[in-house]
Amino acid sequence: MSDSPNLRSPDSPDMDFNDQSDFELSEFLKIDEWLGDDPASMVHGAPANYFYQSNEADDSIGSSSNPEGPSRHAEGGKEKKEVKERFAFKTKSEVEILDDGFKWRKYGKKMVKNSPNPRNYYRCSVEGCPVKKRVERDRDDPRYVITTYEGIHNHQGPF
DNA sequence: CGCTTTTGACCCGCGC
DNA sequence: GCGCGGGTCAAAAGCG
Repeated sequence: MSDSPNLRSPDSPDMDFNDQSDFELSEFLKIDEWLGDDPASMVHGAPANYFYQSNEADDSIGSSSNPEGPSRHAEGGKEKKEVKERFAFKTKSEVEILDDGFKWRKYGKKMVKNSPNPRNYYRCSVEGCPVKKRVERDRDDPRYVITTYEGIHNHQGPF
């Protein structure tokens, strides 16, 4: 990419960037064959596809405090370790809603500071699917869309 | 009729 | 201790 997508603005006030710092572009792996299963993906040709995999084996659940405050996690008992996999795809397309074959339900929209581009949060419509999708437009190249998948599908697929 | 979408408010974590 | 930021959920409305 000759347009230096990782170019940070020197005038960053509070945050030099955003959560993107969590994953560096250097960790991005290029995959050209990934597309081929998505009809909508190849609709635009998707010339550049970036695949990032984050494998964090963090089991910080060993806290002695064991606060039961958050009722959300009210799971009397032990929780099995869930492998949190994060996949970030940078695709060049004008539509951020690329159908990957699954149904997604938008559950929130947020605006990112430093960027006039809003961040869309999608979640798998299938119950039991902890898969979350975060779609955001590139700040340097609005014509680019960064889709970040999080989690693993509980079902083999819509088929 | 069902489901999806949209906006707002709320909550949590961390920083200072 | 308070503030900021980010993330999520909730209710309502609209559309198919």
